[in-house]
Parts: sequence; C-alpha cells; structure tokens
Amino acid sequence: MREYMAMNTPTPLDLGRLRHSCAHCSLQQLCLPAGIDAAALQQLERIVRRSRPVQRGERLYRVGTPLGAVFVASSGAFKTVGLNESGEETLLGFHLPGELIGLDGLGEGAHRCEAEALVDAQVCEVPLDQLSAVAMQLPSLHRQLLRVIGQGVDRDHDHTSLLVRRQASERIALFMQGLGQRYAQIGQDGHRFRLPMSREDIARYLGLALETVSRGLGRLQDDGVIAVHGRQIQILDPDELARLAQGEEDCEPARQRRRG
Amino acid sequence: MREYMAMNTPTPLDLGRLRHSCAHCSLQQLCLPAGIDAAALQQLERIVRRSRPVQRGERLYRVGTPLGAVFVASSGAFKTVGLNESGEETLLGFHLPGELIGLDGLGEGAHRCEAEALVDAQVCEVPLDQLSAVAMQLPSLHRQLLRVIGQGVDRDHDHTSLLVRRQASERIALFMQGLGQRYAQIGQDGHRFRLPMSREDIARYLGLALETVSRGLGRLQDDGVIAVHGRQIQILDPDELARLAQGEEDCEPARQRRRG
DNA sequence: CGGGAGCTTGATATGACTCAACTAGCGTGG
DNA sequence: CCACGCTAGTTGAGTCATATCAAGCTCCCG
Repeated sequence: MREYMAMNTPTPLDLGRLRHSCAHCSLQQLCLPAGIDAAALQQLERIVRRSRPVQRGERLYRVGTPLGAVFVASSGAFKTVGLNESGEETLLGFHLPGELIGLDGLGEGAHRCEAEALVDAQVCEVPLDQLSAVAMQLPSLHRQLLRVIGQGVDRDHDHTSLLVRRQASERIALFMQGLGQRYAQIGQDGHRFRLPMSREDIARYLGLALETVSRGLGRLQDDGVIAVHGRQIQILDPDELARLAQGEEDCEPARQRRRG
Repeated sequence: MREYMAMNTPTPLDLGRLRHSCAHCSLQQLCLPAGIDAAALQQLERIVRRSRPVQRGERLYRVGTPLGAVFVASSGAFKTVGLNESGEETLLGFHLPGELIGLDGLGEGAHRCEAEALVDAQVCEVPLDQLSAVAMQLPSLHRQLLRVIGQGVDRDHDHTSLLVRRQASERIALFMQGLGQRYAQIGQDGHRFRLPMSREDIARYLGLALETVSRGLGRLQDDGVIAVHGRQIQILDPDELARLAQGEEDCEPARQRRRG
C-alpha cells in the first residue's frame, strides 16, 4: 500500500473510504450488490464487514480453515494457492477488486487453498451463513450470488484454456490481454497497469518456468507489442497482442524484430 | 418423462427404472439429494426430470444456449468442451454419474461450453429456476446446492493442478489415479474400469499430444503399474501409480523396464 | 554503500510435439 | 463369410521449444 499511496493517493488516508458502503462502492456493479434492489442492498450491507486492510503477504484463510466467509477486495490483489498432498503448490487464480474470493471450500466446508494478498489491500468480508440466510429471503440476491459464483467458474475455465495452449508465447500474450481486460472492467486503465504479482507467480499460474515468462515478456517488448518496466506494463498494440494470444504466431513480414 | 420413455427405450424396458426416483437412486448420496431431509427430497423430486436417455455424441446444450437447467448423469459419462473466440476447443472436464453438469453459464446466463455424451447415458435434468425457488424454501437443499457447486469448483482446481505439472507422465498417472478414485466414489470398481473417452479427449484434457498419452499409458503398462486393453483399464499397482502421480520419477532400481 | 530479492540473459539438454507409417478393431456391404 | 474401409490407437524418427543450470544485473530498502 505504501507504493500505491505514493503513486496514486498522495494523502495517507482517504476519509471517504471510511464511510464506504456497498451503495457507494465503485465496484458495486461488479460485486454482490450488482442488480439487486435498494432493500436487498440494505440487508446485504448489514452483514458485510467492510474494507478491512490486509497487508501484502497476509492470508485471508489457509488450507483447512473452515469455510466461514467469502471475501471481495475493494483494492489490491490476491492470489489463491492450492496445496496438494505431496506439498506442491498450485497457483489457482489471481483476484482483482470485485472478484469473489473463497468459493473453494464450498464443496468440503473447509478451504482447500490459501488466499494471500499480493499487495496491501482492502477486503470486504461476507459471512457465508448470513449471506445464505439473506439470499434465501431475497431472490435478487440469490440470483446474484449464483451469478458471481458462475463468474468464478468462468475465470477458472479461462485459466484452463490458457494452460492447454502449447506455445508459451501464446499463454503469456493471453495472460496479459486478459489482465488488461479485467483491469478495464473495474474501471482502471486496461492498457497501462502495474502487475501485482511476481514473475514466479505468473510462471506458476501459466505452468511455465519463470525464465520463460521473463523471456516471453521481453520478446513482446522487442516486438513493440507491450512495454515492460519491471512490473509496470503498457499495452502498445492491443490488436497484435490479441493476434498473438490466438496463436497466430508472428511471421510478421513488415514488422522488424529486436527493438521494433 | 413418459414421452422420453416412449421415444427412446422401445422394448427392453426395465420397469424398475420407471419407478426410479431420487429416493431410490444409487447416487443419492452424491447428488443433489445428499443430506437433505425427506420433505425436501419430495420437493426436489417434483421438479427433477428423471433419467432421460442421451445417445453417445448427443449434446445437452451448446455454446450460447440460455442457461435453463443443470444436469446429472445417472449413468454414462459426459465431457464439457469450451469454445473460445478463435474457434479452438478446450476440454474443460469429464463428468461421471452424480457430478453436476451445466454450472458454467451461471455467470453470463448462457452456456460458454458444450456438454456431450461420451457414451450412451441417462441424465436427470433440473430446471434451474425451479431449483432456485425450492432451494429458497429449504435451507438444507440450499446448502447442498452450494456444496455440489463447490465440488465442481474443486474438480476444476484439480484439473488445474494436473495441467501445471511439467512431466507428461505425471499428468497421465494423476489422471488415471483420479479417475479410479472417482469411479470408486460412485460405487464402481476403482481399479478396473472402461475409459469413456478417447485418447484424443484425454490428450486435450491434459494439454498433451495424443501420441504422448498413448506412449505414457504404454509406459505405465510396461512398468506393470496398469494394464491397458484399448479403453479397458486395470490399475495393478495403486501405490506405484500414486508415487508416479506425485512426481517421484521412477529410478526404480529393482524393477525392470519393458515388459515388467 | 551494501545486501538481497526479483528479474534478465545465456548455454545446454531433453522431453514432448510433429510427421508419418503401421496395426487393431469394427461395422458395412458385397 | 470375408473383403473392405474407416476410425482409434500404437509406434518410430527427428526437430524444436522449453526446462534447467548458471551468471549477472537492477532496483529497493536498510
């Protein structure tokens, strides 16, 4: 958060944030409140624990933690990491503001993965039993709950179709493109953003070696598709990025390689 | 249901099947009815369209089909295949009896993938609006609905941790092991089963070339871990399979390769 | 200024893909 | 009943992309 503050919100504390409610949240249209009526919103607000700060590296829950609540970041970013029997970690997903965290564990009643803040963040916490109870009273909230669950499933499926791609360059292009789209969806600049995760996280998310990710990004930069400065990313040529993401390997005749 | 019966199962009709209900279904404990009380079960039965036969190759829904119902096979097997913009297909999952099909599309209200029967099958269909309506009356069913949704998410995550494995042999071993476990869960023999899917389907599910799958299975057979006769599989050495699945590459000193 | 994590870059080895031929199994039709 | 053709699966040879190992670099942060 230090970084963010320095970069984006000069004064250390935005008082408005303290008064934040679902009704005033910029993410309202993306989050549980989307599409529910005023009465339902009030009910929902009553049970939501709002905007708790979470430090980088802090975990919302661990493997085995009984499922008690779902979370939504209002700022920052999270990763969810699965641990299998043999102790290996699998990077299951990244979660930007507005995207529900903690649906795993719905199956067994306890979390099968861990949710860790990639940068300092703010999270809203929604106790699941209360959410269920309210959802059973309010059809619109019930629908919306199923909708955000479905969106999580969709993101998992997107991840899967990333992972089955053969070419590393394809996975990387698709990842950057998808991230840009997700930033755009939450009202941030989809062409210029800061990666909240390390190269290693990206590599594990994409099923690649971290060196391959590094090289892939370098290549995209050399080709003039994106600009990379550490974690700062700028998408220079979205169309070309989309082309590469769809497996159409360059062969670009007119475009020169290496410092385009 | 009458129509279905009349249409598709001409003479060799098992009368017992006509009486089939959730209460008598062998999959009861794995399916939506699991853990709900008798009253809830009755309510649920009222809305479930039971045991429609589905032919191999037939699809339950296609991309873009408005989400209207979820499905559970009572016999047979399905695959779900996602189609992305560029027309490429991604094999998102296999569904054995008792495993919910059709949760994708919850996010957008329309299916993003297609569910196709791998072999002739029987499916129960649960209209989603009615299911929602009943779930809102019955806490136990509501809980159970979230639980089966969560199990679907868990399976997707298992798939993901398969895909990030580096070694093809590891993915293949893990796949066979997982399939065996799933068969065991539904009361079938987990050590001896028939694959409902082709090598190509397996390959696409695992993010490998089909030849690699074929070789991998051959290798497992040569090592005496499994026996393969076409799609008929027998797991001979579950412990060794588990070892291989966890990445502990053989180096087996005593065990001889090629026709063990 | 020093330390260290995070990242880049280089050289090399190898595992998996690709292309290709071949086989097994199965249903069809002569 | 066998020949045929088709689909699914196996097996082989060669190439290439990516993992791996190993330096070196850069940027923070103390």
